[in-house]
Amino acid sequence: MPIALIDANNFYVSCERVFRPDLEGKPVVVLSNNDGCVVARSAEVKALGVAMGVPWFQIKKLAQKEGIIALSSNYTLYADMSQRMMTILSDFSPIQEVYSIDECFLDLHGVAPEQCRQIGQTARQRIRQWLGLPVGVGIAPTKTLAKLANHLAKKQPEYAGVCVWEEIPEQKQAEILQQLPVTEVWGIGRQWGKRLQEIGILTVWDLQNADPRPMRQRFSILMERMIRELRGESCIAMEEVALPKQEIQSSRSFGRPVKTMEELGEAISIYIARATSKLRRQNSVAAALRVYIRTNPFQTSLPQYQAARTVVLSQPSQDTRIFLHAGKLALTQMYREGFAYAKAGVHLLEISSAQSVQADLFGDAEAESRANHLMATLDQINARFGKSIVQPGIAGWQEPRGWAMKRGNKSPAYTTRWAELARVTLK
DNA sequence: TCTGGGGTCCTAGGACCC
DNA sequence: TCTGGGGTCCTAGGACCC
Repeated sequence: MPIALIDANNFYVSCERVFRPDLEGKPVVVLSNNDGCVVARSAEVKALGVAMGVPWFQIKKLAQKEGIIALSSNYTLYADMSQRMMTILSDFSPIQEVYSIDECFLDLHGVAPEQCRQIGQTARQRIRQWLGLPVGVGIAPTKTLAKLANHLAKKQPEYAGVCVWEEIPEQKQAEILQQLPVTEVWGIGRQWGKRLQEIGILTVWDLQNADPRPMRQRFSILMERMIRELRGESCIAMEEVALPKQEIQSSRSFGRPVKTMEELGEAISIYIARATSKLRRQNSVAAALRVYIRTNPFQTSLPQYQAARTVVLSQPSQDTRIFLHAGKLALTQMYREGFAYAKAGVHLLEISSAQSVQADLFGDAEAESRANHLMATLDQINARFGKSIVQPGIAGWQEPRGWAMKRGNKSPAYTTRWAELARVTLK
């Protein structure tokens, strides 16, 4: 039962290029928040040997020499492009799993290999034509193999962007696997790669031919599953509906070091507002809040401090104000003076459906209903007029927030704000 | 000077109980 | 002074992904 994996090439860079055709063919990177790290690279930049995730300041010199163009990330634009891409692809199968912002699986069971190729090619052309994004397509009997096929589709010109694993003769398949390093397998990262190397497993072929049982003992059940998937036995099911998040985080590094509890509190309040809004959007409640603060671990010459506190609520809630209160408590407990804090964040934990909440025996049903109404109104206003226009009262909302992140070179919201719509000149 | 953010799953080990 | 064995539950931390 074939599964297709479609994903965009250098997604963030490609999105930027759709609205800036002049960037085509040029070395382009997109940077993370605070313009900190490289999170997307065009093919030209990859060819220069720039690794994923490197700090921008480390390659600034090279960038200058090679004329690399750096853009701040524009997540609103990428999210919107992603949605359009997923909608187009949903036409090709009734069963679609959106796996990340730039990739999805399509279930093609019952479709013959030749037909799979046809579907892959059409999908690829359509995304290119309708959206302007380049995508690669891998089709194989399991998700893990589809990932590998997708890798081949992008790397080997002979496949022209669409690789159907089952069309490849067995002998050729073996040759391919013998040449692919084991770290190309979906689920094998740096650490496991190293450990596999120690026991003589270097290529995907080696892993495919390892005995799953002892490998499970040595690593974990995930390893066994991976080996079976490589052998064509489907172990990772399609997940069509997006399950509600079991954990919701919000965190940011600061644009400059932060020292006072007031400023930390201000940041944490905003993260809580953001996280609880996500929580309500998926119609959930959370029973615990974890807050953490830390100095910059890379500044080894400075005194380091990091701390985290979990506050368990007496009852699961989705009320921003309750979490704000808990957050303040956590911060007061762990804050230490005399450190330059670089980052703070919050996690909402023990999330469950809002429907299943037991009424608190000691609670006030009417007050709770009023609170829910208040939060719903707040979400509506913010949805209508832009994020974070209205926030529950917290100390210290003066603008500008000195610690807010740096984004030096962000592109306009081409697709989501009238004022910034792309202007097209017809010739 | 400048090093992202948001997730999931699994395991080891401690606490606790009988 | 001597100091078992087995189970469950929870949490922290590690590994992975994009």
